[in-house]
Amino acid sequence: MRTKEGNKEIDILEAAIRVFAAYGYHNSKMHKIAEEAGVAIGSVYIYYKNKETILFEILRQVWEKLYTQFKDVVSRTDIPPLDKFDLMIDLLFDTFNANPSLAIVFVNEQFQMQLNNNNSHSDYYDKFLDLGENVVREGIDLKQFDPSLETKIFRLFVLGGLRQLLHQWAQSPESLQLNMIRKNVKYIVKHGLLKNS
Amino acid sequence: MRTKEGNKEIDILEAAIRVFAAYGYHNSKMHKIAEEAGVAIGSVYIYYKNKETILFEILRQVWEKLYTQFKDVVSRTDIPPLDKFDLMIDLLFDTFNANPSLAIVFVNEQFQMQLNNNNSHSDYYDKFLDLGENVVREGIDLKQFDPSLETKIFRLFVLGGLRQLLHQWAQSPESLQLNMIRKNVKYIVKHGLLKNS
Amino acid sequence: MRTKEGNKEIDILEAAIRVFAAYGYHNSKMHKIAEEAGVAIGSVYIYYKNKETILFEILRQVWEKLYTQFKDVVSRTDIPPLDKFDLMIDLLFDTFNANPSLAIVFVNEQFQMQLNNNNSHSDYYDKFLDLGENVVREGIDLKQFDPSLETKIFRLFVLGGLRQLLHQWAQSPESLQLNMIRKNVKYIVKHGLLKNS
Amino acid sequence: MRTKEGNKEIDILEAAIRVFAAYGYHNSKMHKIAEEAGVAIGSVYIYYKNKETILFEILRQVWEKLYTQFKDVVSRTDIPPLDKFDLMIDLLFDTFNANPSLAIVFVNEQFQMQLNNNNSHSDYYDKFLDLGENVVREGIDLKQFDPSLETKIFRLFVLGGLRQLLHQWAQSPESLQLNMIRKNVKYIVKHGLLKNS
DNA sequence: GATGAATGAGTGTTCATTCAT
DNA sequence: TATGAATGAACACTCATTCAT
Repeated sequence: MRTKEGNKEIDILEAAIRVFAAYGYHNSKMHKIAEEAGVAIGSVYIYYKNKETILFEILRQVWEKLYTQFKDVVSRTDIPPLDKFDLMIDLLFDTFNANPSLAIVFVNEQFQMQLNNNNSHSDYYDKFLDLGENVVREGIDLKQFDPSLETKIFRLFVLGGLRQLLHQWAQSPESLQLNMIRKNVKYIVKHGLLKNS
Repeated sequence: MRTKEGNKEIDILEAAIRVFAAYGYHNSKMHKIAEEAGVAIGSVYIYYKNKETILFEILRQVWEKLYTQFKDVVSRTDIPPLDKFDLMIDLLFDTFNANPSLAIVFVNEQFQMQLNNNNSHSDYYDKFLDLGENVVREGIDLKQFDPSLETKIFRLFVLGGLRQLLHQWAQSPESLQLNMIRKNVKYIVKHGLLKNS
Repeated sequence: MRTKEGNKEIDILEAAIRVFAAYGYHNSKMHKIAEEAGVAIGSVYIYYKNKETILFEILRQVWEKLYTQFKDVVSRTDIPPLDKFDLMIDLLFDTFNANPSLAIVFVNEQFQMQLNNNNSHSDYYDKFLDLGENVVREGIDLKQFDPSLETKIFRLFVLGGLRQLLHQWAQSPESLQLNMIRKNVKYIVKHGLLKNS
Repeated sequence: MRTKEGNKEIDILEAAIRVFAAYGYHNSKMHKIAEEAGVAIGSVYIYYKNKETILFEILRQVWEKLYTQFKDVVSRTDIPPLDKFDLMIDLLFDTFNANPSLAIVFVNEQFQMQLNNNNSHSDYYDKFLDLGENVVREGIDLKQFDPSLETKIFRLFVLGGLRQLLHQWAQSPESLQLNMIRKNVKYIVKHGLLKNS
């Protein structure tokens, strides 16, 4: 048996994240991924059925991690819904803090994914949005959030805003301080633009 | 005035918008665009240098239109900055209301574009963001907006939120009422999540 | 429009026959076929969907031609069944006389074809065998052929014998005189091995 | 004596026969053969240099067995040439009776083999045909067979006929009774199609 | 300008074979 | 011997682009 030290399966996935982030999925070549992972092209196909599968697996892992964490937050009863939002935002940025490339892939390729009806992801995406909706509903029920808000719209708006900030930060981390982003997003979500009177 | 009759240049662009929206840029075939436009494949290359150019031109026209309209709004002195936001949001949705496919292309392909350093678009994108920033600054200067807001972050957040809503609406227009979107976005931007006390 | 003189569709098919005959289907490369046909590789795919389609079309044309001719012979009422056999054997060798490569492809790839259940060919093959069976039955009914013969076996045996001779002749035409083959086959089919007493 | 237990070399060969018969040589994967044989892929290469070698060995063993048996028959002096034919036909079908898959491989891959000039097989093939020729010559010398027969043609014709019947029988054993095949082939070879008057 | 047949560089994927353990 | 993860040459097929008519 020929076995190198290290875990090829993970090496390949991490290489793919870097390559997808740098060139975009469609401009990424399998040979480049193999080269970046330090394996032969054939080895890539031992661990992943094809190019699409690699992208799916990357996104799946992110969704899974985020979803699990978010679900824990949402189900807590010891904190008010507003604090849940703060926690969720923190979790989001923590996830990508160690891996900006992953953020870029996640943000760039998510929509493309939904063009094709690869349901496994839509599932996560939908469930993810539902979690956000739950928090908003809870806040409204507790008379803390404004009841005139359409929860479906709010959750999309916040998700999109975070996405854009994530992308900008991942693209040029020096242009945005993560802490500033967190602070501001939390503030906007709560109070909007207007000065508190 | 755009007349469809006999104007191949426009026919091709409109066909490309539909095809790009349906399949995504990378999965769109030049032959499909030609077919959709009712012209021969060779004719496409008379009016546009290559596939990328078509996408550029689509996005450029959108940016140009939006930028021009937004500039007018921003430069107005007869309305407060908050109303300017309302106007800008209305302009945005009006632009895409007549052409959901255009919204999909705009939202989906914008990031991909920025991966390559095609400066012409970054230009528009940046100038566009600057317009938003101007309004925020103005509001802060007038002591109407919260001064602790990072304008760079705010503008990205709102842009992203609108993008996501635009995408969802364009993808399944029946799921979201445009009027509800407008109303809610305006509200969120102003007041955030919290119930006005 | 760029059009060379000549018919590319036919050029490609004829090139494929030569290449398939020389290397066998599975060892034939699409680039080789294109080169042999004097066209670019992409042109091959304009006229034929894929490699398999080329082989199908080659075999289909042979079957069609043979079947049509054989059907005419079988339906004739002016000659006895034995003469029909003579005619069919002549037709068979005439078909391949001008194109030994075609004979090689036909003989070599026919079985492979039947491994996969590509019914369009099985159809021709079966109908073809049925024609032979018809003649045998007719001969038996007219009390000219031996009634103890299993028609299904006889037709397969003769088909196989002709196949083998065809192959040998196509492979090294100098080793076998076509006329000798015809004469001998006709004789064997009629009288078998034994000396007429 | 072949014992299956623990004899990987034979296990692999028998597995290869099944796989080649089912998919054809070119569509058979080495991994599938290893799996079918219950050994690791690496082990296959301990016993056989490569894929081609396996096929060669299969065919060689068949040829060797048939050749040895046929040689014995041909050299006998106690029976007339016609009975030798009967015996040879019986031997042929006996050989494959226990292993239809082997018949399919033998029949399907023999020609392909001859495309490449792998002399070892041509040798057997030629010597095999020569044996048949000897019998025909002997019959002619004894004034039992028709002297106008071209022996080279006759032997190819009969070989081909048997091949085709063998193939059909191996492919769907229920469609043809082996005994009927034997009886009919013997009859055709002797008397041909015509009714004995 | 308009056409569409022709081009061929480029790429995802396969699979026979190897070799460190 | 035996293993099976690893290799990489090879190939079918695509599709943006060209250009003779």
